[in-house]
Amino acid sequence: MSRQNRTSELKSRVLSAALNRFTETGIERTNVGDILEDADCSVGSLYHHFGNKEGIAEALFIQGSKQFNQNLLDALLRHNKAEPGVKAIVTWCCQWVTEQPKLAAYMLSREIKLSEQAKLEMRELDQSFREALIRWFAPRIESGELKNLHFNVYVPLISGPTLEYSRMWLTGRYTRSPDTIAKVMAEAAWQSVREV
Amino acid sequence: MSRQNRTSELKSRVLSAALNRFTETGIERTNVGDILEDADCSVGSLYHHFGNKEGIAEALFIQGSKQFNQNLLDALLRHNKAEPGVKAIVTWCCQWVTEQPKLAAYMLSREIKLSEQAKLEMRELDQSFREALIRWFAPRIESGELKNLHFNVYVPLISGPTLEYSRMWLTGRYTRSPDTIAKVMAEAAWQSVREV
DNA sequence: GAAAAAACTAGAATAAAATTCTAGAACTAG
DNA sequence: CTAGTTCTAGAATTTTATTCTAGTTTTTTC
Repeated sequence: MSRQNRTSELKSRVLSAALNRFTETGIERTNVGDILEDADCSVGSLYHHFGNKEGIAEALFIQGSKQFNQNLLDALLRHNKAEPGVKAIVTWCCQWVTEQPKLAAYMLSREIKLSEQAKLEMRELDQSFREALIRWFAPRIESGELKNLHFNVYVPLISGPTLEYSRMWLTGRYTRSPDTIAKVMAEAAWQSVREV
Repeated sequence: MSRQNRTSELKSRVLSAALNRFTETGIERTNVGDILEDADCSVGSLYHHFGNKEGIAEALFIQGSKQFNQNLLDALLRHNKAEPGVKAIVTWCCQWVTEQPKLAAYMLSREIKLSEQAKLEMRELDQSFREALIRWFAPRIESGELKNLHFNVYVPLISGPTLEYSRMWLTGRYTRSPDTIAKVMAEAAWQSVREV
């Protein structure tokens, strides 16, 4: 195997070990030594690739954001009409949380303090996500299918209830998994943004 | 001043110093030494009262939850009709986040790993909050003002979008403060739970 | 109201953990 | 081929959290 491959495998092992530890024990309480052991990685390699423990947390967060944005858009862009599009976002969120509870718990429950470098990267991600959303939403607002609101409120309105519910489920405070309430959440989201 | 008073002042100083540091730098990166200095407290006292750094985080979280639940209920119980009640929750959330951004950032952005002791306390808090909510909601569901849904979805439906928006604002990703969009959020929340 | 127990404060000492450093191996480009 | 770069390794160090011992103040008990 090429070094490039071995290296990228090592990094994945570290990220995956870190995700497990972070979600089980919290970032604070997981020590680098445990990640090292789980991932079969040396101190030197880890610090070479990630800088420090927070660098791992940051890399996980950015990776997760990319995946989240990409998959949400994939689900949305399949639809042309407002109602199925909006509902698809909600349904996809419910599935995502239920199927990848660890990643979801990580993404939904921690606000990572990002380095300046990472902030820039996130800003770009946010920016292009926002633009893609606008391309889908604008015509449906024009056409009168959707209420005309300040743009930044659409995503919270549509995904907010589901994500909030998910947080409660992920921390054991609710017992029904999000995918079992997808229909209800989708309908409610639609009612909250449709033009009346 | 009595010792009781001095002690409780010391604890408040620690909590307040910790909140500042935690929200500015993150729990991970704030060190106990900084809190000690800000709060003018000795190592021994801090560990006597809080056990360890996470004990501080935990105390803050529980204090914040109590305040959140209490104030939300206060806002809600002023109203009898479903529509103004639901809207009052949203409006209050917007205010709370805007007025106490540090506490809100702390409460909304961190899932604290609680000790068993604290988990019990939270469970009781959750339980009595839930019961109080049911007392208000049940009659309005009966009367047909509100859709009849699985009970755990009402709170996420009503406050989810606002809290999700708030997270974005608190982390600098949106610029308009929540209180400026309260009306829109309140109307949308109402549409999502009203019987049609 | 004296004696004993409990709560609290203080900071030095210790333990635990993160991070740096030095050295060498593996690869890459000129 | 060789000079530079990336990567691995783990020992050494630094940083930080936590424990411990001792003394003080307050409360309780008899």
